Amino acid sequence: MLRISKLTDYGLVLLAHYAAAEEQSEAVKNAREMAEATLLPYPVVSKILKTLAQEGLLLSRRGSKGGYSLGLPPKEIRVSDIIEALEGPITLMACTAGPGHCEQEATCQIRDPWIQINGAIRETLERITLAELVGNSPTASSSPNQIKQVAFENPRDAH
Amino acid sequence: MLRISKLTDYGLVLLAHYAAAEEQSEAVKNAREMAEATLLPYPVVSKILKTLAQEGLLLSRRGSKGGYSLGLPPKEIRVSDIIEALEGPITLMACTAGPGHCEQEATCQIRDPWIQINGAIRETLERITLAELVGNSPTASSSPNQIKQVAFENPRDAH
DNA sequence: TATTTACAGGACTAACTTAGTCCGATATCT
DNA sequence: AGATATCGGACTAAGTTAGTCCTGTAAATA
Repeated sequence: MLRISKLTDYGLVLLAHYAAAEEQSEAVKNAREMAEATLLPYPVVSKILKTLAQEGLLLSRRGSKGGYSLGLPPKEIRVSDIIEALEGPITLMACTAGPGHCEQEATCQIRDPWIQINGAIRETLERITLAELVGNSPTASSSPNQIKQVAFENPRDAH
Repeated sequence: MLRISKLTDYGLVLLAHYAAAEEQSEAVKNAREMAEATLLPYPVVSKILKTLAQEGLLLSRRGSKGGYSLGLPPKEIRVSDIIEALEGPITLMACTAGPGHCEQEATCQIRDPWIQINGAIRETLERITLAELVGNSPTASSSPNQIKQVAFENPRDAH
């Protein structure tokens, strides 16, 4: 089905909430507040926020009055960063992650173009930021949010 | 990891072999031949070819001297068609498949932009054909294979 | 300084999905 | 008639994901 995991989906929603909270100068929210806001189970929210903090997308503050806040401005958090933080490198199939992942590597006829396809999709996700997702980026509010297409170049074509 | 399944991966490889075979006027190949050519287990190859035939990407011929051949010219088989044949609609998350898949639909802040992202990725996969994958399309051999980027328009932006 | 609050870092389990196998039935060719 | 190959489906094993839970540690407050 070519899908991202539920945890990643939740992570996107949670970060969108943090981006919205930041605008209202309520940057710090703890896991319990986020669980209530999103209607997700507390342990799940807690787990995801911990991971996002580990990856630097959130800052954490322990203790009473603690919680999490965005680690970067929404404009600097790309959708690809979020996906990679929660489920690792964006690779549609194992062989595109690098050499040595597929025993058919030597004889595979379609590996090179596939690596290009993979890159095109990854770059699409790199061009969208959290700010655009919540609709408050400067560009998004002033003009249509155009994500430029990534060129797909077949390595077999000389030019 | 945002990946397609192994079966889909195999399906791509198998179809690439059929596209190559077609050029050499050896259009019909049975499952056993394909298993040998790809080094994949026969039952797996058989299962995948059956599905691809069901979806119209391959034509099947039963009985002695039977086998499968491409159901369409390689230029008319899109990568998205192959993925959809083997694992259903291309949707990164359940909610983008349509209404009623997510109980948070009403309150979700990021659903609309996400549907756009999903569309951009789907269209990227629609622009690449089997012919381009095996490097023998007219366009691919005469010029760099440019896959035009799909515009991402934030529904919140009036214009 | 004692207490409370909240994150940190794991281990752990249950549910689900995927990969892969197998079998009986049907169609086709010689 | 006999051999060959697909058709359609059930079935199993393995792996992944979602979700829970527990102990430890840091920070704020009274």
